[in-house]
Amino acid sequence: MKINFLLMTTSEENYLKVIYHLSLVSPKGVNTNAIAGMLDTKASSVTDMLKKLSDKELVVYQKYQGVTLTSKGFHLAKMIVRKHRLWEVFLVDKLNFSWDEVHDIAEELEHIKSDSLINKLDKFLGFPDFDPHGDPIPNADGEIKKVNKLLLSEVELNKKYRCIGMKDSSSDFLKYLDKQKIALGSTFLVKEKESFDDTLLVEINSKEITISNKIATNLYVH
Amino acid sequence: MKINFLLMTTSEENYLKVIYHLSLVSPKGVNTNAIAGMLDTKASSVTDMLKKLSDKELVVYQKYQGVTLTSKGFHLAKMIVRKHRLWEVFLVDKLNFSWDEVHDIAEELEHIKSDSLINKLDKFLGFPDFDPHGDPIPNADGEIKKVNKLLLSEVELNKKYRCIGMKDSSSDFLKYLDKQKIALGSTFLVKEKESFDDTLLVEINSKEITISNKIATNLYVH
DNA sequence: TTATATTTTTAGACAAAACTAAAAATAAAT
DNA sequence: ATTTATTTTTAGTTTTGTCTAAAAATATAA
Repeated sequence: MKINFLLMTTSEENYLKVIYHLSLVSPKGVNTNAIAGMLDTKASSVTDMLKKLSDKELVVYQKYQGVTLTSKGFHLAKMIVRKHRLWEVFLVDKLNFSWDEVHDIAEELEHIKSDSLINKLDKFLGFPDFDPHGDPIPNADGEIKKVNKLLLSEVELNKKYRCIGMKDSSSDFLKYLDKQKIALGSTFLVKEKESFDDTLLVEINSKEITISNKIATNLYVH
Repeated sequence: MKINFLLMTTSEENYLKVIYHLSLVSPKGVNTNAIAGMLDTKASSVTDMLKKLSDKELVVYQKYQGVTLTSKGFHLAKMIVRKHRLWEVFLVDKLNFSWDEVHDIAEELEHIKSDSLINKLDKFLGFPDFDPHGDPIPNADGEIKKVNKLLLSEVELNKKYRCIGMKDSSSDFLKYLDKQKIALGSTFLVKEKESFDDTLLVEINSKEITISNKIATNLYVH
């Protein structure tokens, strides 16, 4: 897809990205308040920005009816996500950051404006399909590698699964995983499920550990 | 030197950097108009910003008397230059950009706020002392490797010199140098100097070429 | 279905960083 | 030493993105 040259501000890009993430969950329309919550701003500010993005034909916005992305906006949003996740790979793979440190820095780097930069970075990193948290990286055309993923809390007993991502990528959660020696690629064998509180008895690295339901509902496996 | 945490905007950082570069040429005080010229802005805007930087104790500013950096401002400016030049090395060495393409991108990257990022990048690049144009890269403490450099127009005849930098780093000039196969590290032997127009007859890569005075006054050698 | 609560939008204000136009200070020239 | 020219500063606007407070629309509940 060809996108006519659009000069986007950092703020506009952040709104677009948040609308993208929220519309994956609520595709019929994203609420003003939900956007405000994600961006830590006020609903009135969101309304203002939605008008601007609507003028630029990046979103379809009807007063009181929530907002959806146009195909132009959708593509642009994916390009921002692409940049964010490629920079995360760079920070972890090349600069030896740990996966819980990279989000805020990538949040800044994602707004650097240069297509050749991001495509050369992509090549330098070996065209990765997933970022350090297991989230898929859109390619230069916006295409995303789909892997049907399950939550650890939903898997069958005594089958092998591999960790492919985290629902929650907060620093605290990632640090907990590091402590438990759980990483992207770790293999799980769920041996028992406690019916009372849904705690799992899991074999990982040939050691048995118990995993709470809260943790299990935040780990994607395949 | 420890610098108390200062939240600098991109605009403030750009002013500080320009004042730094100009004060290397006019250390007694930098003119408002000179700053405006470099930043492609108006003198009145510069005055406004100088007041703000003065309030933050980054510059010493007296109405109508020009401006100088405080030691705090000087150090901060060097950290911005450090970031700019390290990113340039990354773009050329790792992403295979050519040296005439990197300035504008580095201009954006230099404003990313993370000390650990820049120090890890420095390490990843092998702690380089010079950027792709031969300009020195301040280390984490702000120290700069000094090399006493000469302009090619000032050298003695029949002595060997090595190209260590460019005075003019414009894209056009760098492209001209590429065409002439002149790069950082090229060695020169000046065989003749035409007294009429100061054109030089130079041996480079065991080939003789003529170099105009304009070019010679923009190449640093050692 | 009418009252209450929640969400969203409007209207007006503010801070940052730029601008224009005019005034003031400094520098240059006769 | 005045006059003229240049540089710099002030004063008042503008734009972008935010805010608060109040009004309007929608959703929920008795």
